[in-house]
Amino acid sequence: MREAEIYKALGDPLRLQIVTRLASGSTYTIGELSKNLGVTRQGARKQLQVLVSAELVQLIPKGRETVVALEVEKLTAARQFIAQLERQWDQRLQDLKALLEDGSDKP
Amino acid sequence: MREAEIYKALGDPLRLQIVTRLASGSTYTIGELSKNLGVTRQGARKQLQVLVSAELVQLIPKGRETVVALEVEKLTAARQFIAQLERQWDQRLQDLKALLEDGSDKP
DNA sequence: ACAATATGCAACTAATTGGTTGTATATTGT
DNA sequence: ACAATATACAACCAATTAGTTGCATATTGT
Repeated sequence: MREAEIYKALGDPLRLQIVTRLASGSTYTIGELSKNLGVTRQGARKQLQVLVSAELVQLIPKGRETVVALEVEKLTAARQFIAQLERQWDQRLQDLKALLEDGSDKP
Repeated sequence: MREAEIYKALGDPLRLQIVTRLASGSTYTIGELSKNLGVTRQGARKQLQVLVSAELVQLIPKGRETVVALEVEKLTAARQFIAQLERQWDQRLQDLKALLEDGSDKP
């Protein structure tokens, strides 16, 4: 179940906060992003690498600094996968209901 | 960022497979669910406990066996949180665009 | 009553993870 | 040219995790 990787990437408080910042804030470089996270810059950088491996963010070197960019398509894919689970679950409930009604549509 | 817990729960191949089965299949008891997962029953049970702690599944003892039930509301919450991130990201892009257009709505 | 079944609980191990510190390298502004 | 800045890379550490084996306990069907 390779789809797990993206949830694993999101499944850490620090990383989720980073992603949240990237989605809503105007933070750009690694240095800026690493501020006020309660960990050292190297600590933040390490988590950033996890997000890169999961292809949730991209690092773009620009001169002496590096710009961090969110890859929103991955978020979309993660959301859609969950949506599909929900749909399957709904279907199962409907099937069960139909079974209880014994195939007929008695009111 | 306490929201991370649910993604962490989903962020393991075995656990995600369990959730997928619960959503789509007709597996019910712990024993049934543990079959064909490539791990021992106790191994599966341990992962099941993680899902219970994240309130993604519920265990309902029934006689000598235990029924495993998916709590779909948690999935919904997880999906909605991601959807919100996507929306924020969209908004940010729009703001940026507006800024580039210098505030006016020149065609 | 008793054998089979379904589960629970605990100890142990190997691997992974989240974080640190310390050092080296490249880029920029004056 | 050089000091300041932004980042990279590696070694190390404690905690967590994913899985195992082994044993105990409760429930059910005949």
